[in-house]
Amino acid sequence: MSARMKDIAVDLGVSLMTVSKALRSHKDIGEKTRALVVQRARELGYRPNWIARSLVTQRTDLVGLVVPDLMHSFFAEVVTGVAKRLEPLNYHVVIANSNEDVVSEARQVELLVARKCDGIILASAQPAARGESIRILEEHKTPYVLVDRRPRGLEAHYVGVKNEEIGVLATSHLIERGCRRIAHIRGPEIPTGVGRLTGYRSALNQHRMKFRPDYVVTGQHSDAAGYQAMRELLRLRPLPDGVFCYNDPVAAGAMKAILEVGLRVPGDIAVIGAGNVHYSDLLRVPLSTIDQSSSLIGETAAELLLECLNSKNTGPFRSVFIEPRLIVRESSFSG
Amino acid sequence: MSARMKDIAVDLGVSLMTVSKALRSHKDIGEKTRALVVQRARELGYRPNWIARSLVTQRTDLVGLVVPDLMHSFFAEVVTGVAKRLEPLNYHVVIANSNEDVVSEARQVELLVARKCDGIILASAQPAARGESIRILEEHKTPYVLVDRRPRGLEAHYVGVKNEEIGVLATSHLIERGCRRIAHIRGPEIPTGVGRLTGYRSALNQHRMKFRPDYVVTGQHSDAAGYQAMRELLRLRPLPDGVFCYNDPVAAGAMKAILEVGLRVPGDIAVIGAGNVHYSDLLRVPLSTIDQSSSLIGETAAELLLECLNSKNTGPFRSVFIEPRLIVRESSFSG
DNA sequence: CTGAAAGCGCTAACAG
DNA sequence: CTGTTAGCGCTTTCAG
Repeated sequence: MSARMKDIAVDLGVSLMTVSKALRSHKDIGEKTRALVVQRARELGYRPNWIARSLVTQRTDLVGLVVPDLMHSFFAEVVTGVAKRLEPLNYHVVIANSNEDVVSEARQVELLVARKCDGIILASAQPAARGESIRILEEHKTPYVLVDRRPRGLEAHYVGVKNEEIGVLATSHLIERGCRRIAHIRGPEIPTGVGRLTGYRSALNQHRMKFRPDYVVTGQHSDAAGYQAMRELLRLRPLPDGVFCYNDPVAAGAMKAILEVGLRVPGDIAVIGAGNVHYSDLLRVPLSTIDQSSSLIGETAAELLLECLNSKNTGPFRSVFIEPRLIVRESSFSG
Repeated sequence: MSARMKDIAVDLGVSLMTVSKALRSHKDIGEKTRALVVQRARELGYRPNWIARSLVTQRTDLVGLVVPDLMHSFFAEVVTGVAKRLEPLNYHVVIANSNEDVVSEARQVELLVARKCDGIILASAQPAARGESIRILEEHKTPYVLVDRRPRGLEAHYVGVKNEEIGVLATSHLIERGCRRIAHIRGPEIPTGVGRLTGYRSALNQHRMKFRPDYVVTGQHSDAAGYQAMRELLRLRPLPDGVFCYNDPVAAGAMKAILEVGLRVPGDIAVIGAGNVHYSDLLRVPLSTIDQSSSLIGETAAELLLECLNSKNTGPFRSVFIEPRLIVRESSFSG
């Protein structure tokens, strides 16, 4: 067992309180007493017991972060952003993986709440409003910020991106670049996926292009799924000459499928993704994408959460939308 | 404030202990009493206060995980592996980013120790044996497992990969494939980097090929660094016809540099990386690499740590080396 | 400026 | 089977 305050106290023949105060540089401790205490503490290798402190102060300096998939580099970036903002303040981030599963998400939230995390940042796998996980958070009045995915119709702090605008931006770009038959590999039935699909449709509309249902195929999150989805699209006639993909991994998978059958990107089919994951410009064909500042999303979420933690009065719910930005690379360049 | 055991107890007119035991299904509580308690607990939305429990049980079910860079997908995979192994046991992972900086690493370890993490998994940025971070861990007798990077000469539990063998495997492959002038973009002065360099040299030796110092250039970890390093190599005459890169991101950056000047991969210069990050086969030219089962490294580290936690007697230090495996893709294929 | 008392929410050890 | 007594290591009053 490591040294406790008590040890320092008896060692120095002062009271426990003196030590406690000295260590936190409480104002009413004499300079020399403080110096003594601090030195002895160092000698004994004393570190405050955060658990004991938390029990009385009612704060743990722990922030829970629930994500559907850490391997997806979007979330890895969000985590990094959150950590970057929080670490200087001595907060720590507890990560929990929900594996895109609602039940496991609720379980994780429950555990994080039991641990008395000061707040929670949640990228929910929950499609509908107020799933179990949200219920638990509300019940315990644990401050939380939603990230990326916002369950429909839920009033809460939120940081994300304008998904519909992503769809519009990407699709319009393909159109302006000259594509006439634009397909979409869509994401799952969560707001992120739905929003991007909506944007895709409205861009087509704006440009008076007809919407062909068979040009929309479901691809989920991963490159493997994108690959499969693209193979379906490749069976269609006439072949699409442009594809807007739900996200970058999906787009990477799609490109793989296209190149594999001997077609060219962008010559035969232009491709655009979304997310601007860090390796996008290292892909077979550097990938055009919509940047959504993943790491900034994390930082902003942390910022919002900090505001919740530092003000008693729960202000109005705030939503921050990071502005998406078109990034043109080779996969959609030139004719 | 949420419900406490005491609330349930007075509510039901039983003692606090009965509640405590009932909730943990301690054997000597009557079935019906237990049912009552459990039901009331659910009604009140009771969740045990883990902090209070930890204070007395002396365990937090928290495992600290210190990595140099979360964005690097190798570490993201390690984190995932660790979490995967630990979550079913209700452990949580606290992540801490050291940003490849020794001072910040020590600070993080110190905080994690103060939080009373049951154990710590550390991918150290420390080049020399027993840096500050290790000292703190030893001082507090916090069980720990080193991952990926092992400070020289340090006796400790360790999970990693045979770096020298990676170097041999990769370099030999290039040689057998017909390369005569093999360069190496090396990593930093940590065991991982040094080991791979050593492997590179001994493979050259085995094949009676001369070692040219100017063919070894330093690239650090990132694709940006790999890009820069490759540009240096491209100024050399004669041009290398093969490059073994410290890791996949570096290799991806190197390929970018090569393609940019109009040379072909592997036609003019073959490239091989290490790490088999998940997007390797989606790159411009699908990247040959040495697989090191990143996620398995995480799982194994978690496994080792669990063994430390579950057995009082600290057994002998164990080192697990994941066997590296050559993966040939297009970047080093054919002549 | 320093210290004594009380308690955060829970559990271990033992007594009824 | 149930309850009582202590106490985990620290901080927050409030009195010296």
